[in-house]
Amino acid sequence: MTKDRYHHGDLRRALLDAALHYIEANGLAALSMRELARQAGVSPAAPFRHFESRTALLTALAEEAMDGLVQSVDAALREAAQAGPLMQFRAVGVGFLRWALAHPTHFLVISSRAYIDFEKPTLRERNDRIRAAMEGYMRAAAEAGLLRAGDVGRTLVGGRALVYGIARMALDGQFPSWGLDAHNPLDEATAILDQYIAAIAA
Amino acid sequence: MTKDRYHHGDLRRALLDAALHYIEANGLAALSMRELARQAGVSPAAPFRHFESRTALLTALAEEAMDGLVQSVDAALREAAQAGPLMQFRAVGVGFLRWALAHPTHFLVISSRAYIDFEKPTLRERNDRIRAAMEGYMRAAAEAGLLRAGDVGRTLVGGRALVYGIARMALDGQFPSWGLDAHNPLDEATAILDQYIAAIAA
DNA sequence: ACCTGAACACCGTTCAAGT
DNA sequence: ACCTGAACACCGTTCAAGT
Repeated sequence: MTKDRYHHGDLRRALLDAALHYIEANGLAALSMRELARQAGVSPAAPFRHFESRTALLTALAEEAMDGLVQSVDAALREAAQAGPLMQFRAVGVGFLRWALAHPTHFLVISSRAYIDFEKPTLRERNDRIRAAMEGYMRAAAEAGLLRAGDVGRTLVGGRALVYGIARMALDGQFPSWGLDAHNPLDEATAILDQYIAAIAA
Repeated sequence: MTKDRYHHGDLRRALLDAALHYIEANGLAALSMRELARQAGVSPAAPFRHFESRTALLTALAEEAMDGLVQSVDAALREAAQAGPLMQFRAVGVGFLRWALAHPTHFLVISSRAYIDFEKPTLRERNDRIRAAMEGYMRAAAEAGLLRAGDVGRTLVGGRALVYGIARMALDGQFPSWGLDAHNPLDEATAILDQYIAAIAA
């Protein structure tokens, strides 16, 4: 409707949306600021009014991704509010898997440290909060005698590595070659996490 | 010694070596063919006599990385030749971790599917062979009654995801924030794998 | 306040021509 | 056989100028 070439309305929003779709279709490496400008119908210089660099734009996208991750983890934790600490640890993993498999491009962006500035407090701090939550639940599970013998720190990191690795394998399309049902990857991923939980439980 | 500007001697080799060092220092995203040409003292067009594209060069680097991975896995398997199938499964993981932590840039290249052509038979086939070996050992362990109750396929993928995830976490420098000793990441990574093996064992 | 236009120093890649 | 030189169509980013 507003056909102005000047005053786009919300160029920042339009650029972020265009970036997400472009990455989804063509990958992170191919993304160009000039292409985003073209898609938004503005000059090549216009995006730099809103993002000081390509890295800044991708970091902003990563921040929005982090919003979604935090919300997904919080939602899963609310569902497990009545459960014990080991099930709350599981809930963090479930929240992560749900989010990663539902928003693969956001997951790709947030885990591509070569392209974003992960040291931004809005990323680092929220990432640390999730890590601290996982650690808290795992230590509580250990103190409650819910874990089999072993080093708690290693059980914790093993779980975190497993969840991250599953997400990567699912999104890289590796499930079929490992003989897993790729039709419902989230159910499969959750089942693998559940089997880990069962294996570490007392 | 040979100061010829023409006939470099082994430009192909020089480009691959320069690429590895450049990526180690500056990351994959920043690598440029022109920069590699400059480092080798040749014209911008010269590299394209040896690699038809940037992707082809990085794929060749990934093939050399795969050589190292296969050798590392084979060496670990030889060490475990007398052991049972569950320990042979472990050996594949140990071979992977040793290689990934000792050659982080090669690991980065081989796992960056946006930049390489993973469908090349030399990559895909050797990757599949490692996967098939892991599956064989895991199924043999199950048949020998070495595993606790559970779905074997999920135990297998869980182990593979855990090993891959540990490597990523170690190389991303995440060990300290998880309270792990980062001084000897390989020992720590192996201990986490061993705890997984212990947890899934009967 | 927000965008354009032109510029600068880069890219990957091609191709005719040189040795 | 192997490399150069020049060219083409791109980049990210800056900055003075326009509205």
